[in-house]
Amino acid sequence: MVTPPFVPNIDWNNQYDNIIDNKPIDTMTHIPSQLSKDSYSHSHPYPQPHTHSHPYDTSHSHSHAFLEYNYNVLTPTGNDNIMVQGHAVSIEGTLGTVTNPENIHLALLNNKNEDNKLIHLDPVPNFLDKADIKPWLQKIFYPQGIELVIERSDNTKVVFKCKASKRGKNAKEPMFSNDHHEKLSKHDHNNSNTSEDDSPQEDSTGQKKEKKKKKKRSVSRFNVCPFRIRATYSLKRKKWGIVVLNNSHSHDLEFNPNSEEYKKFKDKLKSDNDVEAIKKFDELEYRIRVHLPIQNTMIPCDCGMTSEIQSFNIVLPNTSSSTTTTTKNNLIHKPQLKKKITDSLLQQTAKKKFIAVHYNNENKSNSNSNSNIKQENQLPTVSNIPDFIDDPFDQAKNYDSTDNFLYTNNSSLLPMTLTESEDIMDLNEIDFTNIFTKSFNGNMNIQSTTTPTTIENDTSHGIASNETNHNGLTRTELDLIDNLTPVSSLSMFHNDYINHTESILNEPQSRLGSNHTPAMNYSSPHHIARNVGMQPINGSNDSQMQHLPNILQPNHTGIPHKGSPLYLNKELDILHTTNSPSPSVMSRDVFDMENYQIKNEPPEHLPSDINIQAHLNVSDDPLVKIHESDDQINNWLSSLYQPH
Amino acid sequence: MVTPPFVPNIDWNNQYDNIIDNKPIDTMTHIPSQLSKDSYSHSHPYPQPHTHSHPYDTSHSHSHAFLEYNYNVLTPTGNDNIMVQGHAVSIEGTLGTVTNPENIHLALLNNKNEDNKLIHLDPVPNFLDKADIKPWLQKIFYPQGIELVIERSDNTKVVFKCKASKRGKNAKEPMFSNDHHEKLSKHDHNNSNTSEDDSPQEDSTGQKKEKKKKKKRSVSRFNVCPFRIRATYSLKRKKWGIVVLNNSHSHDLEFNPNSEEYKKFKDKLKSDNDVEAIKKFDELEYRIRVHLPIQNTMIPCDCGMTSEIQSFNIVLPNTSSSTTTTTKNNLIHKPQLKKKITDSLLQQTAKKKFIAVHYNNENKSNSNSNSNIKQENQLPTVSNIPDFIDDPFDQAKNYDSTDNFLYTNNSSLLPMTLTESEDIMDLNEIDFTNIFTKSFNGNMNIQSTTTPTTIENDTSHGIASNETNHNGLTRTELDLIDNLTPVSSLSMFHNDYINHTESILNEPQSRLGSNHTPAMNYSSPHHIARNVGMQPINGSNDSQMQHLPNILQPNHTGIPHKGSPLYLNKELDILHTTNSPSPSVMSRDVFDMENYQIKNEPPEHLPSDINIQAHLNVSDDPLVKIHESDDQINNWLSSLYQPH
DNA sequence: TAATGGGTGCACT
DNA sequence: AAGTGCACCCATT
Ligand SMILES: [Zn+2]
Ligand SMILES: [Zn+2]
Repeated sequence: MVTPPFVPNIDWNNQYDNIIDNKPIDTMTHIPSQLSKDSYSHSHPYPQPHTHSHPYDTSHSHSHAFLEYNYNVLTPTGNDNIMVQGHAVSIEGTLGTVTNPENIHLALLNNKNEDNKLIHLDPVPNFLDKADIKPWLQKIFYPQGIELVIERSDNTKVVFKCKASKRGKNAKEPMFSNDHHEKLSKHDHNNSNTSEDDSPQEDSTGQKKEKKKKKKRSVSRFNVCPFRIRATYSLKRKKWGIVVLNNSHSHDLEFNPNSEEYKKFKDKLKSDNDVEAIKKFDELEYRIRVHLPIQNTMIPCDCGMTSEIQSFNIVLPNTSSSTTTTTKNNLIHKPQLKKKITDSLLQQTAKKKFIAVHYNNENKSNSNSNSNIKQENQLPTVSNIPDFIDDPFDQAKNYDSTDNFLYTNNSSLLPMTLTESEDIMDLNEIDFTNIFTKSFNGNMNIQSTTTPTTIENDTSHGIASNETNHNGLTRTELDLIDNLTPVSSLSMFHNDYINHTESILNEPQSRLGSNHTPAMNYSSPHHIARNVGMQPINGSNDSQMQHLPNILQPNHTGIPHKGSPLYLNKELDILHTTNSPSPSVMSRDVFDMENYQIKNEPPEHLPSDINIQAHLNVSDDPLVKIHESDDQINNWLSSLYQPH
Repeated sequence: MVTPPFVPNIDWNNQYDNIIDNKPIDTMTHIPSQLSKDSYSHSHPYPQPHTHSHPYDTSHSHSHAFLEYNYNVLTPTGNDNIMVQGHAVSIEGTLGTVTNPENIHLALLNNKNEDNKLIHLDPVPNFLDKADIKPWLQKIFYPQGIELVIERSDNTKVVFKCKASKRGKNAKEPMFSNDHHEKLSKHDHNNSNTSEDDSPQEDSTGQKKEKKKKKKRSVSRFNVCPFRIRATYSLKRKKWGIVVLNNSHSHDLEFNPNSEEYKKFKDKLKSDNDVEAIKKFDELEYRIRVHLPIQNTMIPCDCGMTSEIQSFNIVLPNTSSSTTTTTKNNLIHKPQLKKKITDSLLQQTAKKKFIAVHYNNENKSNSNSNSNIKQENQLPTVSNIPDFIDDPFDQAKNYDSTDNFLYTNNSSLLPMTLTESEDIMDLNEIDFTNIFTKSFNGNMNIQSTTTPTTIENDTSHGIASNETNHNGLTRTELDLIDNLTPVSSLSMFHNDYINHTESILNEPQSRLGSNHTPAMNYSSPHHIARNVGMQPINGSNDSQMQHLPNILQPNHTGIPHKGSPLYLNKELDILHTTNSPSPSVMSRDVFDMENYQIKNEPPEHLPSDINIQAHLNVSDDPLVKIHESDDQINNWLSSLYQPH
């Protein structure tokens, strides 16, 4: 709609030289602006096309962003090397973490927010209009599978949160006719009071004595995701600061290029002539369409042996994970490493909540060639549904073991046990064949995109608009919110496990366990990994390997490669800037398809899974339907390349 | 802000000739437009200054509103006679009630909404821009003590609700550290299932069988008032229809002329040159300032003996009232009528929930001279806080007698009993000296307005902006929402009684009981009643009568009486249209001050009340502070008139 | 389709 | 990590 003449060529892949490794700096470190490659501040003189230009921002100077936070966690990268050195990303300061926007995926993975750590983005452009903040953040967080909307804004503050999911179409009948409802939230996570929060706790101070934070209720019973990004304008420094406030989600992360918000975002990029960003997102869309790894979710390995790492599809919870399950649906192939290995890995960074075990297939100088795996029947993340109705920001919840039961009748709930320090996955089935190092990564649910002619009839389309629930809340859970009896409401704070339990039947490939901090995961049933140096994963009964032929040779587009720092991978050729959904425009240099193979997982569940699924009424799980569309895409790919 | 050239001279005091008394009409009755005196449709050609003109409204014709609803309840009035004949206002059809906007106060009083009856407004102007609907409704509902805001709107619909109260500034410390919270809402009020809603009720139909309404959660934990007004544009009829959806409130009704919304409304009236409306609201403001009766809340008596009725300050709940209280704080003077009289009165109209016993001091041909009483320590209405968090629209709540307890500790709650058909007030203290008839009326909380120079330092100002709670929710109640234990949460659905209990200490003059449908009440500590034919109420220990001398002779303004139908009372002279808060501009003809007396109630509580108040921590009750400002006003009045 | 009901983005207050 | 007024939007019937 709006066609501002300003072109914010934000390039969050720029390399910043002002990175300090593992050295907390308590003093404000002002990096000369020349070191910052922030294209925003290099943009054209700002015409302030919007109506909400900051009143205090009287200067149109081209000042650059500074590094002004205490650097406790750093991802040292050279301009041509974004490899993460060591485990610095997991080292955090008391005030939080500062991360370069280009490495936001690392910070998000390693700063799971059970302790409300902040993630400061730095550098940040000198936004002259707060309306420019959202597009800039969208460039960063769309590839992370996070679609941002503004929760609140004024002249000095913009608060972003996850966009609410499309709600389901058919509201199911409430199971219980009673209307009792209950909320359970914990507070006092900022004081050291370890007493039982559920007890009335009438201490000697009497009423209205202690100074505690007021609990708040979410404005929507549906959108309960606590994830927030806050942009605040500092009058002193006359610059915007951006902080990730609650780095956890109540839902799976997914990048949906069909969303209206994303289309508007793309339209704005076009109207701004942000060619490089357009190309980048075209590439992102294509990668998602053909189930290629998404670069912004790649984490370079720091072991110097990445060439041997082939693929990744496993995320391990650390010992602080508070979830477990009675069901075993692990389709991960050839478990070879046991939990002891996991524990040894977990020892290395105390703050880690997830460890993405991936196999890198080659050791290019940058991370774009990191392989990725689209997974079928992937395990969902353990949703962080903090208090269901109240206080989605409260991360310090205590789970009463006496409340570890869920309704097992028609409400699609299973009794589950809560065990601290229990891994959610059966480690006996994890394939650690090629593990000799560890690195972080996340998985992302990808809503399959088909060609425009097939989208409307695609089953995945119906999923997205029909039965998809609000930010991780299933219809059953919403029914529980409405109808839970006083007795049953005792288990309300375990609804995130409901989510997990249902989804576990459909995504057995990978499990994300943690303190309600899901990593990204892929919903695609196909595992695509570069086979350069890749050791073939010995398929289990339910895995099928499909080796792509070398037929796929996408045409080069006529758009010249600009060598812009916008590219994550300098080796990537550019995609043309059209919206063509066809992957035929993909540059061969970009994707190097002959080095990928598609590993197709069958959608069938194990017999035991089927039983549980029937019990849980998860037949309409959207992820199941996504498989169909993925199969369509796979068929399309197969017809293109004519394997066999 | 906006200065539309269009002048919607809505005069909701116009008399419509097309009133059909007590005759349900099932066929659409199209009244010739000439009969409608809707000034909206008589306005200037509409320039459509707004951006949201209805797309379907292609004609700019001056068509007039029609009476198109089934008339089941009518308030037959002649142009010079707005007396309500009989009790027709309480006769309702199955589809609801249709009321002339000028008689909205009658419909609101008599259509309390325990059964979700609709109140259709008719006639309604042919709004050519939906932006004109809100000002039109504001003209109607501001005098009713209802400040409307838009909840939702689009081209064919505008939904209004009560504006959220200003929330308290200092969030009190939560009493209980636990976070359990509970909701109780009833549904199935549209089916005849009388079984216990609180039981799990797993009937033979199994889950997801019965077609019931989904319970909803309020979008805000603060603004839980269920009152709604829905304006919908009919494409077929090409006209707007306006319906009151939930005629009940979770809070006391009050007209606050200091609110920003009201100021904007007044500004719009001025920018529209709506002189008559400006004068009317100036009059309304003045009447509130000097505690004169508010005309739009007057209900003409149908007994033909209104001249003997002196004043009113008592509202009786009928037998269906579900509230009672263990505290007795009735400051009503000289109780003479007992409950039997109340019952006999209640027999007359089965639908009545409140009966306002008032004393008319003279029998003028219209109702403007109805006296009114500003009350000190007035009892609040029994708030309709339907489910506290959930489903503010659910009116069919069942109260479990086993849950009839409230926290009695520092949370300012008292154990209360719930008894159906129990009157909330102690009838022994009601003064029925001059009762020989019944009529309806409501009381309205009036936020005292002082002169602009004193507002900032007025204690009542601090109340309004600091400790005033959201739509009837006290801070204590909000704390309860946040901190109620599972055990204590059993009583969450009685929080409206908390409200009542706390307020009863401060407003003992009148009590409004009903099924959570508060009538308007006055928070002023002064009783002002015309003493024409008025028998002095024998003051009890805590009441002090102050007889006004005849000194008060406000100057006439230079504004000529236009004889406009905008006046409720043709005998009223006009007030000038300035915003001067001084009552000196008041016309003598309008107020006839020598016939009024001010009855000043002491703000002190009875000893028993003091004890209860200390127990309940109601020292910061806003109404208490309002008394101070009212005392200031009274002092000002006393200095003017120099009594004694 | 028209009518009705509701979620939510987001800036105002 | 404001609450909410309001409109844009979607859903069901
Ligand atoms: Zn989220
Ligand atoms: Zn209300």
